[in-house]
Amino acid sequence: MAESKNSSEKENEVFGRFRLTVDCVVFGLDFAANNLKIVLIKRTEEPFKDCWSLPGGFVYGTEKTLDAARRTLEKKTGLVDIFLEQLYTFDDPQRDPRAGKDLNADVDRIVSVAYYALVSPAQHRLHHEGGGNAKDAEWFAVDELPKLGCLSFDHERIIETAITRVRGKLSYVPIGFELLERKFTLKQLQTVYEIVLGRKLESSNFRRRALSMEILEPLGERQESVSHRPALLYRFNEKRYRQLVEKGFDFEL
Amino acid sequence: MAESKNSSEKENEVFGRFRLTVDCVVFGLDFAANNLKIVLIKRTEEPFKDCWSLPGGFVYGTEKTLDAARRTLEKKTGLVDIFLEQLYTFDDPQRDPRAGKDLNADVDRIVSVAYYALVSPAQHRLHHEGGGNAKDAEWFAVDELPKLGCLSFDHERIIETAITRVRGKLSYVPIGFELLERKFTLKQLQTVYEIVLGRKLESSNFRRRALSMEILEPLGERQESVSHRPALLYRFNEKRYRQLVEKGFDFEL
DNA sequence: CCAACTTAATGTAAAAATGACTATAAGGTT
DNA sequence: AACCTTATAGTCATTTTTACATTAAGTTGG
Repeated sequence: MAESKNSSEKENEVFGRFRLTVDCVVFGLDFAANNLKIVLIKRTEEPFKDCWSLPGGFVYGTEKTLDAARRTLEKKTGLVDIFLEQLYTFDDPQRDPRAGKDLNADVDRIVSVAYYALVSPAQHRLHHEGGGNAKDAEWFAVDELPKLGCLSFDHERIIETAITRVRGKLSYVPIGFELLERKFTLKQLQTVYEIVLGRKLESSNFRRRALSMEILEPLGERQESVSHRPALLYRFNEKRYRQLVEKGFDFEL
Repeated sequence: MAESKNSSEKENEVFGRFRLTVDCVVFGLDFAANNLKIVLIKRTEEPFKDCWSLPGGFVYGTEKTLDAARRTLEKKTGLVDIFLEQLYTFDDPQRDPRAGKDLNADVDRIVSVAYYALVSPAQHRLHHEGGGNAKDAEWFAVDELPKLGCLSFDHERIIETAITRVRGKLSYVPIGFELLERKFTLKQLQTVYEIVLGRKLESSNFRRRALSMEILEPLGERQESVSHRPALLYRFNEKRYRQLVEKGFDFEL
């Protein structure tokens, strides 16, 4: 533990050797239950056997961590082709008990680069035959996560960090659309904001602001098989958004 | 290079072994020159000998990367006790040519966890006798960085990322105060915003917004030895700020 | 000492954005 | 056809923002 050496010794002796892992916090919206959910995996191996954990895994020697995130996410959950963004790097020396043991006998530490993702669960189904050391992938409401102590490693902290990040970004970066299908109604967009931000919004005013940015393209089509007036469908016009950003436009919702 | 193996082999064989470094983007405001500056170090060793680079270095096996950032920053620049926040982790497999060679013969990759810092150059002077593999620390205006190719590794990209982050955060997190001395005038605060955001602001309106948040504590004292009406001095009341945040207050400037 | 100068600080009116609310539209259901 | 539900448009008072004008408080130079 007390490995600190004075500077007269060769510095290289204390440079750490690390293994890197990635962990993914995948958010999805449950319109029915009106809450935000994340994907967790049941661990089948020690440490934290039978505990829930974020999908992820070790990074290969030749791949970028983003690619590792995509690879492990697909392997453990079946999710492919989704919006992924680097969240934070978690490096507490005590965060992973595997360091220095067994397959990791030759490394001092295991550091995790966390990513977060936003998906529409309707368009991205989980597979339930994940191999590797993860048995099953399941959606959990963020305010009903498995009890403390049943989450692996420092994953609870990673999740908290991810929630804070998404809440913070939602209002000034157009990431909310990732939680919806390509075509959506204004009410659905409003619901995204209500659930993530955790408070009710006023429809009429929300509509006005959303439309005033001119990045929502009305599709002419209408909602189908609803037992009330069907809403118009829109899509997020990303090209238009980029053009506006070029001119100094700031998204805000 | 082409180490990818199919999944029938033992996975552990391809799990990478990493060295971690930290790199610090230290921002300071030059009121005289009216621009934003960062600290760069002249490298004295290969690779990138005689090129400029961000202060930083290898992470020890037992320390957190934040501590490594503090340690290397002090060693190379003399800066201590400053605001430091994790920026992003840079992991391009080709980013550091030292991987697999010499002292790093036993690792596949060198990944860097970048931090950024905001300081008041007036209160945090650089020492110019830095040891290690860095000769000299110097302030560079962010829009007059050393020519491309004279910046080490992927440090140009790290700097860009840091600038974008600071610009983005300035308006909704009270980090601008870090660039000022403890006591400051409203005009100085305004200048922080003008320089970082890169546009002029209207004094009267800026004052009103800044004061309306009630996190600036007037100190009674006034500016001294200026050849015009001396401005009142304020300080950022961090305790008050935290109280307000508890109640759901959002900083915005 | 006074006029001129400089920046600080306050005030103000028009314009724009916001919030709460009302009214109407367009479907399905009974 | 009457009614239910949600979509969508519109209204208006209030608040916030913006641009600009005014006054205040110091220094400097004659």
